[in-house]
Amino acid sequence: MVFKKKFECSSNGYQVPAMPQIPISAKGKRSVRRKVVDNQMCAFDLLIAVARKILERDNSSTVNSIVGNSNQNVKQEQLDEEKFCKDEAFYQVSCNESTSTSELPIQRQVIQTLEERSQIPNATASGPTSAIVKSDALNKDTCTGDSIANGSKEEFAYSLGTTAKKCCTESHSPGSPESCDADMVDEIKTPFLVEQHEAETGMFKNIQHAWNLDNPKELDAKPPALSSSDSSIEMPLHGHHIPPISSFPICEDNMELAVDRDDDENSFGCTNPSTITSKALKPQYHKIRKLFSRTDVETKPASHSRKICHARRRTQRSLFKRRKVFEHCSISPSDGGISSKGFCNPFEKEINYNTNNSYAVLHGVYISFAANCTSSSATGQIALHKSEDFHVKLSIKSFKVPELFIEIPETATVGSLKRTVMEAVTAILGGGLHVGVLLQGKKVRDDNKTLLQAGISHVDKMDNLVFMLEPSSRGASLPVTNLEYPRPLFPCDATEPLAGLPAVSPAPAPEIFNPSPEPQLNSALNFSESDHDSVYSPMDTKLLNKAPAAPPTPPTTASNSRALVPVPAMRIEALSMVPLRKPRRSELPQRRIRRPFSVSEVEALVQAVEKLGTGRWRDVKLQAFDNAKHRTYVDLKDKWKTLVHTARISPQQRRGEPVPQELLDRVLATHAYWSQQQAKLHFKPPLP
DNA sequence: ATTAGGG
DNA sequence: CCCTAAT
Repeated sequence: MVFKKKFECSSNGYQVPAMPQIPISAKGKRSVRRKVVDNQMCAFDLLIAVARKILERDNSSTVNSIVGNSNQNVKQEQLDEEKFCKDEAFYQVSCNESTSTSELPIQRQVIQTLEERSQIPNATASGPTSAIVKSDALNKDTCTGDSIANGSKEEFAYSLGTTAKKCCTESHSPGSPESCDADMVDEIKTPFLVEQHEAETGMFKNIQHAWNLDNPKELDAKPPALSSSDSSIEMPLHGHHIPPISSFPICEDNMELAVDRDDDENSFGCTNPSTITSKALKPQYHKIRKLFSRTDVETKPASHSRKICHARRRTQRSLFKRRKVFEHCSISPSDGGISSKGFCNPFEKEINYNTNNSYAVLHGVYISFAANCTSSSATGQIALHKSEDFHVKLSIKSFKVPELFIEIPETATVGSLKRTVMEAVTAILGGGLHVGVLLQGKKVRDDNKTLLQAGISHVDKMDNLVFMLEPSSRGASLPVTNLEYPRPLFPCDATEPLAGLPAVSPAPAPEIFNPSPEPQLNSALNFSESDHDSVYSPMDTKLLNKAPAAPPTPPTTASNSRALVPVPAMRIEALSMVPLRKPRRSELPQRRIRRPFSVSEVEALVQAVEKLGTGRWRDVKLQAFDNAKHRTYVDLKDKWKTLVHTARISPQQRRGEPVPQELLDRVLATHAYWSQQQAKLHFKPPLP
């Protein structure tokens, strides 16, 4: 059974797939890395016509073995076939342009590469954040430095992996649970990207292959003179849809895929929403902003925590004007968590609905991510099986790590970019994440429940079981769900970005539960509504109940849970279909959620102003709204302003929750009084 | 950080 | 509510 991905606010993220399986050549990797570091590589584009070929070749056997549902040792076997297929794949590709003069060399090269690879069957991983293979013109894989920053590439893929060295160590380590055993290698998760280069002559194009991110390969053959970077293009594996296992339109599409950069946004229906583009890289300072937006998780024995990640970034440029970017992670429903505008990747849907638990599908998903980086909802799939022995079995293909945002000067080197990404990833992975479990969209918070009790053991519900990575920093406090203080916090909690990230405030909890037990005195003044207008309001209970701060929060949730789960309450299915939130919403400080003042708040405000006068908003805040963290003195000032206005207009013109006329009268009186005082002060200072 | 005002 | 200028 396959799980549908839960829709997460954020679509970007790293994929942390299971151990990749393709062996890798350390040498090749270094070589590639060096080039990358030297900024000689255009981008992180990988290709895999070969992979496609593999898939195309034999769904049943190849796929299965790769998928390794049975976790068998497919290592060598797979490699062999892989090689075989690759050769063939290559062939096809190269044959595409029959007369290509570069055909031969390339082919040779590929084969060589394959052989090389096959000799190192156990070398699984790769280098950290590197692995890219981009050979521009085969041997001449440099791209005129304008590469990334220039946006010649709309998308980049990052991968994470253990170094080959490390991997080996692990595999030989008896105690290492995560050694590179063949059984772990049940899938090749690395996304593949295909890059095409057009010869200067325009006569033909070559497709480069890359095994996978972890396995950068450097081609040695001398390529025909090819124009560099400019012609390179990404070629998502999927055409316009997630191809069925067997049909990757390789040959035919190869050429077609060589789309013009300018169009690439549409080329494959996927755009780059999440990729690093030149603009994204332009920011002047070298800062890393990481957000844990929505985490998507996918599956597979957690133990196989091999990571290969892909970071994608959207093109959208954002100006982080506000400092407190992450101040409120609260996800206002309006935050676009639901908005799908334009970011819906056509593929996603298919992916989501694809119940085929095959390698191909996964691959497609991965690829889709790598290339489109769109949604988090499409990554992997969870297969759950309930066996007779009352064991719930599930496999997690991969986890998706929350999204990362990186800002780096365009003048930075690729090497530094990689390091930056590495740091960010490391921070995330090592920053303390915990796994969250959502059943039918609801978080399963009680860790003590049995699967049975939680309802996870029921096969029929498996579709709704979702795993996600969450900042663990919150772990402790979260459990403390206090219904009395419904906090907008929770809503996002599931998707809470950042926490746990170094560069960002680890505890973005804007409104922490404030047990402050003294919401009384000062009559109505000390308004302690922990944030929710209504909760403690000394007065007007009815109003409170009836007109809660019901801003943008979709009414989807029951009234009693409104504060708790603003955004949620959507059926997972719906979510999965909903594209992803808008572009880079997360990057921009979201507008604070609107929270209409309740009558009781107005009362408190009026009272405070009567006493303190206008112009002392800070004091008003302290005295009457000290416990309402979401009300700033500016808010109070603004509210007063609107109150005065409201009081002056006819009742018919007023909107929102009606404010008792009595209060409005007081507002006018108070306003008049203090205005007068101010005037007096201005013109003739008080003598006495 | 506050205050005042315009948007 | 946001944004800014001015304190």
